[in-house]
Parts: sequence; C-alpha cells; structure tokens
Amino acid sequence: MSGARERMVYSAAQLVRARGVTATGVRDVVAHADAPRGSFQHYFPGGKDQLVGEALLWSGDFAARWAAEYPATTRRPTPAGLFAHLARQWKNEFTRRGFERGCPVLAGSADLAGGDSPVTEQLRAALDHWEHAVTDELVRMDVPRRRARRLATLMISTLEGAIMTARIRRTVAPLTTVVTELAPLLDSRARDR
Amino acid sequence: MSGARERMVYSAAQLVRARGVTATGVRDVVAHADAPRGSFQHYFPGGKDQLVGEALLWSGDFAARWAAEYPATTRRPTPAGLFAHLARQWKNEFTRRGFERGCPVLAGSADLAGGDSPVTEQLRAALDHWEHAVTDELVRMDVPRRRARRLATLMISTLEGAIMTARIRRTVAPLTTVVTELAPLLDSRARDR
DNA sequence: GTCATATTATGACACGTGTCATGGAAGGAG
DNA sequence: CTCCTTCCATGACACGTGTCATAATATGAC
Repeated sequence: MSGARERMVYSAAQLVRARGVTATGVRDVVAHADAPRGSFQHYFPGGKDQLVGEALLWSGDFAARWAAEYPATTRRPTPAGLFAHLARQWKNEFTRRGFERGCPVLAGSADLAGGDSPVTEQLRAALDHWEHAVTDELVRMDVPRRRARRLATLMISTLEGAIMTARIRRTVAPLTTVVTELAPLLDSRARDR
Repeated sequence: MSGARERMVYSAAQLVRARGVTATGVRDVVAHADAPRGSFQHYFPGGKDQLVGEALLWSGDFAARWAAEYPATTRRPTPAGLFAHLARQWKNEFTRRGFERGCPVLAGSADLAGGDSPVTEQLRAALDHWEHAVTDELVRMDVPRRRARRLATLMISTLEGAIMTARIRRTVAPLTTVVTELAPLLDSRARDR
C-alpha cells in the first residue's frame, strides 16, 4: 500500500471538481498530494489520462457508498428521503467549505464527454456505478426495478443540475428547492408501474 | 455591424460547450470563426475573459428566446409541455449532430464557477436570464409567480443534469425519461401554492 | 486630395503543459 | 555482500497558451 498513490488520486479528484479536468495539471496534483514528483510517472505510466480516470472511478465509488449508507440513517426509508440524503451531503459541502468544489462527474462530463478521450469510458463507469447504487436502494424500498432505474436517472440528473445551479448562484437554495419539489413525486406509490 | 465579431462569439460558444472553457483556445476560436487573427485583439480588448463572457451571455439569450417561443408551438400550453419543449431541442441536437456539444452554461459552471474569475458574473447572468424566461412562461400559464420560480429551478436543474447524463451515456434516453417522469408533477394544479 | 479612425497582419514574449530520459537511493531476497 | 525491484529526483524537450507591441492596410469623413 503506497500512500502517495492514493493521495494523488484523491487530490486529482479534488482539483478536477474545483477547476475542471483541463485546468488541472499533473504538477498541481503532485503538489496538492505532497507526493514526490517522480512518483507520478511511476504509479501512472498511463499519464494524466490514467490519473483522472482513476479519480473519476474513485468519485463514483464514493457516491455509491454514500447512497448505500442511507438506510442506516433513518428508521423508515423512502425514495424522497434517499434523495434528501444525497442532497444533504452537498448542502453540507457548500455551507462548510464554500462553493469551490463541485461534482467530479459533472466536471468530467463538461470537459471530455464530447470527444473520444480514453477517459470517457471510466466517466461512464463512474456514473453507472453511482446510478446503480441508487437504483438498488430504491429496489430495497420495494420500488419495482424498472421504475427504480427511471427514478434513479431522475434523481441524479436533478441533483447534478441543482449542484450546478447552486455553485453558479453561490447559494444552496436550489438544492432545497428540488428536494421539496420532487418529494411528493418520489413518494407517490400510486405511480408504481 | 462587424460579422467577424459575432462569429467569434458564436464560435466561442460552440467550442466551449464541446470541450470546456479551459480547453478552448483563442486561436481555435479565431480559426473556427474564419476571422482574422488580429481582429480578436481589436474587438476583445478584455482578452479571453471578455470573449467567453459574451459567449455565455449569448447562450443565455438563446436559451431564453427558445423558451419564449414555446407558446407559439402549441394550442394549449402547459408546464409539462414547456419542459418537453426545452428537452426536445436537446434531443434534436443529439440525434442530429451527435453528443459532441453540450450546454455552455454547464461547461462554464464546471470550469470556472469554483474560482473568482471575472466571467462568473456573466455566467450567473446567463443562467438568470434563462431561468427568468422560463418563469415568465409559467406565469403566463397562470402558475403563481412564487411557485413558477421554484418550478423553473427544478426544470432547468433536471434538464441540465439530463443533458450531462445523456452525453456521458451517448443516448437521449435520460432526456425522455425525465420528461415523462416530471410531467405529472409539473401539471398537477393541486400543488399551486 | 488629407486625415483620422477602424480593422487586420505579423512576430514575439514569458509561461505552463504533458511527457520523457536518465540516474540515483531504498530495501528486501538470495 | 550482491542483485533486483520498487520508488523517487532532476532536468529537459517540444508544444500550446494568452497577451502584447508594432506596423501595415482599409474605410470613410471632410
């Protein structure tokens, strides 16, 4: 286990979600991780692509884990509660650490979803992992799988958009707005189909 | 009226929404616009910041105009119809021109919403202009202004997130999903408050 | 015509980028 | 000890970046 390697991946994720992929230089990452400069070349022979690829996968894992932790936080889990749980983390992030850092997946999407960079696949994998975790949580609440997938798409899309809006406006209001607006729709059992 | 200047702003918007702000170089924009290189310095003494700032404002205007054109496309306007109208343009974009280009506002958010670039204000202005136009359309359908603002936030956030998801997955499915899922909520008059 | 203004041309500067080559230290296995 | 692998140090290369300085040309007013 090499601490330097992990720290680089983590730092890459942090810098990417703050300034974007292109604006994040390898030298910045190395410095941010307090890692020796020569180690980057050693641990990431694939260069920057490999680094940001792993950073995106790490972000996907993190988001998935966060979603999976929801049931332990409440006595009666509901879809709307899960969505609020996802949004809560971002409200905390923004109120405590400011609006500097956004979502790595969104940053990756903006910077390299249009081209055919080798990282696009890992970007897709990160999003899939996350959405899959959300879907599983919904299924655990007896939402039919097919509909759970649709709700997961809706939740993640809305959340990402709200993160974008919140960062531009520098207020968490959009997050609370979408949470309360979406709640009745998410919990309406009448629309299980 | 100088055609070169307008073309540069337009080209900047196109390149930004495809590769992001940082990855878009002024030389690229000049070439894409078939503009003389010396003209950039002449028309944009503020440098790249001024260029992408105007590109973002242009994008906001475009989105606002598109929203305002909705009533002319239908006989009985509804909130859900407006949302479908907004999403339809992106489905057309993606199916006809591929997933290369996303939303300039989202790209601007990812790349420079975290810092204190002088462009952040124009980014905010672009989003405000767009959301204001959507709000006005909702008000025109007799949605109370306060709730119209909340619905506009929800619609734009969800749409942007769906655009992100669609581009990563390279399919328009997320767009159709959020449109059909959000429809009943948007048109439920019971929740006018 | 003259003259001022608007537009374009050209070349360079200082800097940051990702990547590579090369060599040295550290540490465990035999 | 030697040997080998893992890890780190250092310097450089070729290239692209935004910006600027300077001058040439067009355009139109008078």
